[in-house]
Amino acid sequence: MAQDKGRTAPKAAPKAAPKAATARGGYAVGDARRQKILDTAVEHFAQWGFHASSLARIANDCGITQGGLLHHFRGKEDLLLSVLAQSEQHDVERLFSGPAEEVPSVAAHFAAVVALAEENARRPGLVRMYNTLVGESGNPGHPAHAYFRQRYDRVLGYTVDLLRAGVARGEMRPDADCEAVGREIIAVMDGFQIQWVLDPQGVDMALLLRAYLDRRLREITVAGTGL
Amino acid sequence: MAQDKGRTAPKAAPKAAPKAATARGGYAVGDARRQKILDTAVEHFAQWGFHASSLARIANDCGITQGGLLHHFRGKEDLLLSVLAQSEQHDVERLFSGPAEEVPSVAAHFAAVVALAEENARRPGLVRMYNTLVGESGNPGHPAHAYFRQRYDRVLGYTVDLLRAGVARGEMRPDADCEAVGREIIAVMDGFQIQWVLDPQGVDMALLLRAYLDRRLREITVAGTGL
DNA sequence: ATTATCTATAGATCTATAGATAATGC
DNA sequence: ATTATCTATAGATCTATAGATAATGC
Repeated sequence: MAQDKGRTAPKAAPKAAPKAATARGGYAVGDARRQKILDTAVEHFAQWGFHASSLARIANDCGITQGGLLHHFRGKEDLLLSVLAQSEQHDVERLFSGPAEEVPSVAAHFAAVVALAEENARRPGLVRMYNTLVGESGNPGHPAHAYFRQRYDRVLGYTVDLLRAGVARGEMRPDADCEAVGREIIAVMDGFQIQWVLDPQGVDMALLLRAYLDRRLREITVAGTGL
Repeated sequence: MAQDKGRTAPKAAPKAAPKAATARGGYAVGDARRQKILDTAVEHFAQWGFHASSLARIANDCGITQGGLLHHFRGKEDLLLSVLAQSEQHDVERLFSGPAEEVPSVAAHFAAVVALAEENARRPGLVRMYNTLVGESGNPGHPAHAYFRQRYDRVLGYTVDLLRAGVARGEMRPDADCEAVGREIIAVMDGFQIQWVLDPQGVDMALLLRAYLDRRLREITVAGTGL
């Protein structure tokens, strides 16, 4: 049910072969501008969501005109998907790219999850954007619907693989339901992020997450297996 | 940190004393229209979020003009807050209004939470709306920001009270961190809802939630206390 | 009389396209 | 030459207000 075949077609490339959107053979000044547009777009999507964000306002905050912005991104949807691709790349690198082909221990992975939460607590704009867009994208007509479906599939897939490796290695109890554990971890992360965004002062996202993961780890690992 | 004083001012009433928005002395035909507008608005907020929803389109789906709609609700923001108030009332009745002054057992409450999830699985539009708006409202400038802050405060407050009563009654272990437990339950609910909205077929929200709550219940209750 | 709706409209936006001009770097 | 920006603009929207007309129910 997780990382199966039935994935919706990628949909990343918006339509007829476009200009590659990011870092395609361009001048240095253009690459810098593209990055600035992406960063600015994060703030706007965080504040307004997709539909209510305005290319003209984003462009303005970058110091260019709307026409100028549309030279770098084919349209609003292309900009959105570019922003999301960049953010996912960051997260996946943090969570699932250990040293080369090494599969980290489940304990190490859980620690990385907490570390990501700590980092996110320093990037409120990105978390707000994520919450906003993932909520909006529940609608099948949303331009990022397919993207988020696939993203959750991928993240769950990575997590399940990692947990299964833990079972195979003897770190985890053989009867653990890896998919359920994976979905639950993702749910807890998302849920604490919602509460944190609404009340950053009153909610210590990373602390709550660590408490949950520590407990969960004790439940699913074989006693005495520190690593 | 949860249900403390520092609540932002209610803000429910949009501004200078308005017409009470719902069921104020009106004709029967008007009351019916108001309810129809609320139901239609749920679908639109679910599909478009707040900013990108259009009063003209909502009105059109109700069979009236925009001017007609604005006779019943002072403006877009008033409509949003009315929709949210109605949805919260439903949830709170399901979760926290036992028979009169009775405080239900923690076990019974957890069962009610699962029952609500089961009910929600039959109301995808409402869940989509909730996810969309709670995500958007993370921004302090969003018209429902104050509302959702207070709503989470209230729901957490109810939950913590219920858990503390369980401690006092001897149902729960005295060392349980009621606020952390409450926040975690809310997070898991929200998180599973996100995954379910993205993939209703692939995710059994209520089943996953029940598994989580059953486990959690065993951890925090005193062994052998069925009720 | 009160409530429900409608029409008309002012004043702002939005997106995306087209074509002109300026800067970059081989 | 290629890339980066700008100006101008067509064609659609949006929200909220004002004032007119029609239906409701005491």
